[in-house]
Amino acid sequence: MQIEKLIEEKKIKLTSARKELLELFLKAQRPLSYEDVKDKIKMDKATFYRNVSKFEEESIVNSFESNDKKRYYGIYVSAHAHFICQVCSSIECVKSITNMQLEGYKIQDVILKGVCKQCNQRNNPPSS
Amino acid sequence: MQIEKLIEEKKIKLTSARKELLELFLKAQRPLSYEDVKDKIKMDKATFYRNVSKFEEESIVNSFESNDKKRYYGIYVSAHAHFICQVCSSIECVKSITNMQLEGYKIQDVILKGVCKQCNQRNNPPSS
DNA sequence: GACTTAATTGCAACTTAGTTGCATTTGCAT
DNA sequence: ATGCAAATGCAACTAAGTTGCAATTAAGTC
Ligand SMILES: [Mn+2]
Ligand SMILES: [Mn+2]
Ligand SMILES: [Zn+2]
Ligand SMILES: [Zn+2]
Repeated sequence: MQIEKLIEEKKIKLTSARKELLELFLKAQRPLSYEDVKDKIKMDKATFYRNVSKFEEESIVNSFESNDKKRYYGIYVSAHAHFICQVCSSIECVKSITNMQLEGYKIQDVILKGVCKQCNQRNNPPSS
Repeated sequence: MQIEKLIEEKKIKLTSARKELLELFLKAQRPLSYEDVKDKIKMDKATFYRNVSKFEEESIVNSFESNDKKRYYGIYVSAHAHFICQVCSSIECVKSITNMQLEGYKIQDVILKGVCKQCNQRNNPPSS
């Protein structure tokens, strides 16, 4: 596990709750909400939110608000965008869009909203 | 006023609440939350949310979630991105980023998060 | 302009993601 | 092992947004 590496050098304790959380984030290859997490492991929501908040302070995790009013959290790997489908609410990591620039601004996160590949095909089948 | 033009051809009534709302959105050159609106005009939140929701169905208005847990609404002009500052929570329209493409996907909205020009300068003054 | 009717409004009650206070537990350094 | 600050779990709370319902209003028809 690379979990010890994520935590070391940071000024936070490696508790069992944090181990479980980070393992889950590493396993899931997509951002997770508290609802997603509590389906997998037993954890109080106060503990969850206090921990992801701390992880964000330490730049271990980053997060964004989806269109279902929930916040999604994931291990911060490298600058990449997230696509949120307005039809099926699915979330995908978009690694092709990486280095957007805007004079004078520092861009830390890019969120794209629209219609995903699947929902697009469902509405505009290729035979039409 | 161009308000009648925004409403005509759509299947909704032009009520005084809607007139006030659209006037406010047109005047403000930035997206507004319900809190912003109720500081300017007296309007029940149910009326506000039901109306902006209808405006969105009719493609008169579009909206996005900021990082202060509030949703912001504005007249839909043309495809342009919005920048949300993670430091000062200000929101700016970014008209330079306009036609992003992603094979197979339909992109309807782009949200950039980061540090705005002002906050950037405050932390990294030009003399350093 | 009066009549009719469906759409809209305003209020209060509700929902729900996320926060906070506090007593108890746990990680970690000495 | 001991001590203590940090972390946990529970319950109470907050606040943006939603919903049911009775009263009001826009807009078409006569
Ligand atoms: Mn990602
Ligand atoms: Mn804008
Ligand atoms: Zn989809
Ligand atoms: Zn700023």
